[in-house]
Amino acid sequence: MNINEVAKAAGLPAKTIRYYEEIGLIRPLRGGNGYRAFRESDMHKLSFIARARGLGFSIEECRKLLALYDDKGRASADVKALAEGHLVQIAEKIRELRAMEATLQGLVHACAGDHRPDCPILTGLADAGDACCA
Amino acid sequence: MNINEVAKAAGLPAKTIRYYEEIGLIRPLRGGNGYRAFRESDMHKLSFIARARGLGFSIEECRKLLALYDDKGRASADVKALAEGHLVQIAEKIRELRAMEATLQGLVHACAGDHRPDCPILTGLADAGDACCA
DNA sequence: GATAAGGGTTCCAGTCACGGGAAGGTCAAG
DNA sequence: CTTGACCTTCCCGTGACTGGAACCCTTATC
Repeated sequence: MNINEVAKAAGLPAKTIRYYEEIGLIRPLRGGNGYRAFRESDMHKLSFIARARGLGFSIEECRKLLALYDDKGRASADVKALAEGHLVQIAEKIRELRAMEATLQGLVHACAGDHRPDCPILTGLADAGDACCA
Repeated sequence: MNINEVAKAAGLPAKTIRYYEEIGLIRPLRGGNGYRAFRESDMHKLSFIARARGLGFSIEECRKLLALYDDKGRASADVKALAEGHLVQIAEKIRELRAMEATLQGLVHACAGDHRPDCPILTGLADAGDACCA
């Protein structure tokens, strides 16, 4: 399979696939013409990576997941630990975003949003902790 | 004021402040020795930026907010529009993260996490849409 | 055989918002 | 006069790509 075929199949841009090869996530073969020749196993790995990335795993986490995937003697506990660590990161990000959202919603709610210049959002940013109400 | 003073006062690393000058967010004066000389107004802007960044605004959004802050004839509607646009982005990110969290939690929940190699997390990533249950 | 379209390849630069660290000038104290 | 803390600029690195240039390969058509 050529790169655009796998790209469509895995739902990844060809550029991204070349990048994944460059950093050693996959190692497709090469044809006599210099083209990358992807095997089924390469395709599976790419789909695997695409889904892991879709769940927010970093490239390095994907690398570890792929290693575990390849290691038939792995302990599922190792995989679970990785996933749970990532879940903690996700939860943390959500908390941060919700805090931002709450603060900003408070400011937005206090703002008339008309032609006048008085703006609690700006004063809130300028004065900190004040003019906010969330 | 020298850079480390404002850094402490604004809660930003000195490196970041130099970067903000480089991209034109602030324009501190210079002393005869070449040192940056920050006025009160520079400090206020830095605090303003620090808070806006803390609410997740991008640098370019901060630039716009600063311009509105400086423009005494602004309409608060413009500020509100900017903030509301950002709120939409935040909400979107939260939705994405919650979706990831739900999917991953389903996989993690299904995984025994012991010494055995069988792992629904890995098969879930490999097979897509299967072995998941969230 | 020429040519054009549509693959593929490499390499280089840019993104965003900084951070690390080197090499060197400046300032206040002892 | 030296020490050490501060300041300066400059350049490289981060993560995970993306865009584009310049060039090679294949296939079909004229």
